Amino acid sequence: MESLTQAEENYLKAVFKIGEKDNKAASTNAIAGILNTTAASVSDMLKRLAGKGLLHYEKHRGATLTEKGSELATNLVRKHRLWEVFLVKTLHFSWDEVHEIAEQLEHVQSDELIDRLDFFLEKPQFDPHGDPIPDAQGNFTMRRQVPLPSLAIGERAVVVGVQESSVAFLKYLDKIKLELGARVQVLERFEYDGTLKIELNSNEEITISHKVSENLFVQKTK
Amino acid sequence: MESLTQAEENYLKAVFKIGEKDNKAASTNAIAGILNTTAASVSDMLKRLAGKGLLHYEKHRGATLTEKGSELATNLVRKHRLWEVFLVKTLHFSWDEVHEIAEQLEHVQSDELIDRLDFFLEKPQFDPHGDPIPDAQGNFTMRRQVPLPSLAIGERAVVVGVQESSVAFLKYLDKIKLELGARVQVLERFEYDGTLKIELNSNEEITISHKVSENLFVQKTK
DNA sequence: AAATACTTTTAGGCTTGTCTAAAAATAAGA
DNA sequence: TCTTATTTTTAGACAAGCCTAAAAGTATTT
Ligand SMILES: [Mn+2]
Ligand SMILES: [Mn+2]
Ligand SMILES: [Mn+2]
Ligand SMILES: [Mn+2]
Repeated sequence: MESLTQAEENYLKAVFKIGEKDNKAASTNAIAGILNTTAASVSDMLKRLAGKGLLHYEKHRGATLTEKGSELATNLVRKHRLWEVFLVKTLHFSWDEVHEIAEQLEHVQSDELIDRLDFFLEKPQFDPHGDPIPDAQGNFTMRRQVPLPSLAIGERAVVVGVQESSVAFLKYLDKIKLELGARVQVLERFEYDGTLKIELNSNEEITISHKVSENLFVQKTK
Repeated sequence: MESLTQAEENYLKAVFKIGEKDNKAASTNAIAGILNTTAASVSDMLKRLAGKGLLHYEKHRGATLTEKGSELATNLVRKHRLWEVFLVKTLHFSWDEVHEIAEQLEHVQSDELIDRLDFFLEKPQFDPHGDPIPDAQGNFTMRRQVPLPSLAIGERAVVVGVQESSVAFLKYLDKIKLELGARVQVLERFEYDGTLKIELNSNEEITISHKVSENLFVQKTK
């Protein structure tokens, strides 16, 4: 089995990401959106990847990964997230700077390298954005997390992840000093637009928009 | 200035390597040999790189890097060697396993990444094979090193580098426990074929062929 | 159901990077 | 110097990946 090109790997990851979130076939347009390319290019590539047995593809009804494609994609996600941990924990990048670099590092081909990196980082289970890192067998550690807006008034929780990883969003969180591990308690909800007033780390009150809160994952605490 | 493809970068490095060693224009064949490709492909690429102002190229008389090409190549060498240090020092790879991986890592584009890696590794001046690592400005640390066979009988020295980095050679050195930093003293030279008998770390006598000794760089000591 | 909007595919073209085979240039040997 | 060997370039082809424009298919409105 000869290895994939970077382009092929990126397509696999895109199909994986769409299937993971919506649990449905990845549409041509959705893939094009993620990879910043055209629908025409995507059609082209889907045909080729289907030919290689990495995904199922029927014209006009999108693509889903095969077993083999899914394994490869999972391994890419593993590599991507491990590199992100390395960049933040070891090289002290901030969490909004690492995605682009990991996007390149994930394509370096060496299983030994990833094994050793994993060991060096002490087998982390989550990346800097709170996303789970699959182990070498492809198993994800699942976590009982919910979107922040699902909490009732008075409930306490710990922020464990972000739904979106855009630079703008992450920088905003830095600014309001809201990082992973932060303790929050919902103080008040403005029903008009979903704005939330929350207590942060038992020492500060902040107000965040619905747009922000729905992109935060938390784990309830007592 | 838009960035180079991996192929282009590899060609620049090849031209650099040839020019560095022999201090002459890189021939089409020599480049093809290093990059494991055909002379035809090399001719093609040299034309394109010359068009981009990265090297001087005249038909039938090889290529030499321009100032700009030289800067880019030096930076690639820096990246390659820093990654090799990372792989050996941080991830504990052995020195014969790192070249291939660094060959890929060197193409990751992020100046910030290399800066931080350099800092994390404490700005090493030499890579695991004893080759100098240029600093961010492109300056190499030069060292007064000579090939082992140039020592006179009785002279003492420290092994500081290898000329060749083939897996076979490095594994052989591991086997005879000859690593960088080893102290050697020349005991005897067999003029017939240049075989050397040397004392290793003041506690062992070993015999090495001329082929081996000419690939070892040493620094004389008193 | 027909019209309109949107999505997806096809057709055709371009660049990059490779190859083999043949031609041309240079170097080496007689 | 002339001939032969070697090196290098050119010619022509191909796969991967991308693009734009046009055609075809699907979904949504009216
Ligand atoms: Mn990528
Ligand atoms: Mn991430
Ligand atoms: Mn390389
Ligand atoms: Mn090296």
